[in-house]
Amino acid sequence: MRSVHPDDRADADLTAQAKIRNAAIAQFATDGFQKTNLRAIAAEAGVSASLVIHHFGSKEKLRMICDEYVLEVLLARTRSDSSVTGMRDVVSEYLADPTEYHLEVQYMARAIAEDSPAAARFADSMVNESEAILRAGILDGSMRPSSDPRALAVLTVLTSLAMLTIPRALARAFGPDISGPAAMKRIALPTLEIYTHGLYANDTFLTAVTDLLVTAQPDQGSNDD
Amino acid sequence: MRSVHPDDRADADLTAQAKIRNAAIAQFATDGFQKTNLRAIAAEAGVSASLVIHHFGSKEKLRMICDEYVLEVLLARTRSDSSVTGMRDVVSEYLADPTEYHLEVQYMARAIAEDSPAAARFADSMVNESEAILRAGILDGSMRPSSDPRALAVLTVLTSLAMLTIPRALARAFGPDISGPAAMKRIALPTLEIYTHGLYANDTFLTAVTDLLVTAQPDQGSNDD
DNA sequence: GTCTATATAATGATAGAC
DNA sequence: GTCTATCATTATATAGAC
Repeated sequence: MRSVHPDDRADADLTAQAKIRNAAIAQFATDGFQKTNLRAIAAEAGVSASLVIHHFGSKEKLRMICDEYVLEVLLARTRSDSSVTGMRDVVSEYLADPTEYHLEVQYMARAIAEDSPAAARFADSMVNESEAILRAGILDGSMRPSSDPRALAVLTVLTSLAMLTIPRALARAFGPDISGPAAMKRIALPTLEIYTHGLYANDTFLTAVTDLLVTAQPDQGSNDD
Repeated sequence: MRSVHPDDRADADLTAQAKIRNAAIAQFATDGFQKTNLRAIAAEAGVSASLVIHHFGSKEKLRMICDEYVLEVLLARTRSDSSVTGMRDVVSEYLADPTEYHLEVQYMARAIAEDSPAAARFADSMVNESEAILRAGILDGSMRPSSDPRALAVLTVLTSLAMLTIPRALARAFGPDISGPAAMKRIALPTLEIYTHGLYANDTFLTAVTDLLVTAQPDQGSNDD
């Protein structure tokens, strides 16, 4: 399953353009767009800084190319592997096996967090596929009915992304040497427990809020910032 | 309850130092530390850029002062309002009423995401208090037992923070004009539904994973990145 | 295509007047 | 305490040689 994408980085009789793009994806994913500078990208790609500009025009255009490329890689994965139904499942699989597509998934999470040019497309893709999965699950009885499947889809995507990018400060709650992936592993079981049995032992909170919503005026579309 | 902190910004017979600090908190919270530059802070505070340095020494020291201040404001709130048991509850309350402490809570979320100097203290405070709340809830029967209360605490903090900082790209899944707070409101009910009834209608996934964990070697502390 | 050298811009920080 | 003017550094981007 490794042949889909040529991301065995640093290995390269790759074209310089590809080396630059791969280096950029790696650094954007780990350090973010702002913090990453062209010289560092060039260094990791083994070329000069100006060659980056020569090939991509600007840092911003380089980002857009990276967005396109990662989106394509993740979607290609979806198409090639019949066990994966969509990009949301890419994330689920990633949580199960963080070694594959590590970089691409992290890149996507960062792209959404930083609102990169293609962020909306990443997000739309995931939310729509998540919503489809949830609606199907609700229909076939494997998932509980929801008052708002769309919002539920956003919620599941949001929490998946959060788990992919657990901040260091939070991971340290498990101990000084616990990294992001190790923290993910530790969190996986409680997540599943909540998704299976919930957290609250009774309906007090839920009924309180739903009663409150029934009483109040429908207010869903308003914005108050 | 408004008198605790003087954050009615721009209103000011405040000292210049305070105006600068408040402006910095606002910009760090919304744009992040890296993206924010001293001139913009100075402009919003109505002073010159060099005055910022004069009072705080450096941008990094300014950040530390802001960290301290926000931490103090949030903890003071905890102490002053008996209905709030801890910083984690500040977040819960915020989700209910985003107008108060909006900035401080957002600042904290960003500080953790960006791993600011005080991020660990923000995170520790929230996780510890969350864990205490969860353990108490489990003891008194209002919450379901957990295989790992500590990890559950981290999970609840993680998801709370994620909801506080819903990326634009995800909020747009609700429509082009839905802002962060409006998206939060829409997500609140599905969250509560999951916390009450779970998502999965049966135990298939959970038992599969727990069986797997029983079979496998205890592996909790390992890191694999 | 790729490099070196350099222009240009932004930003954090300093010096010194008032 | 506060400002203006300026420096030093860093980063993106350009020009032109090879």
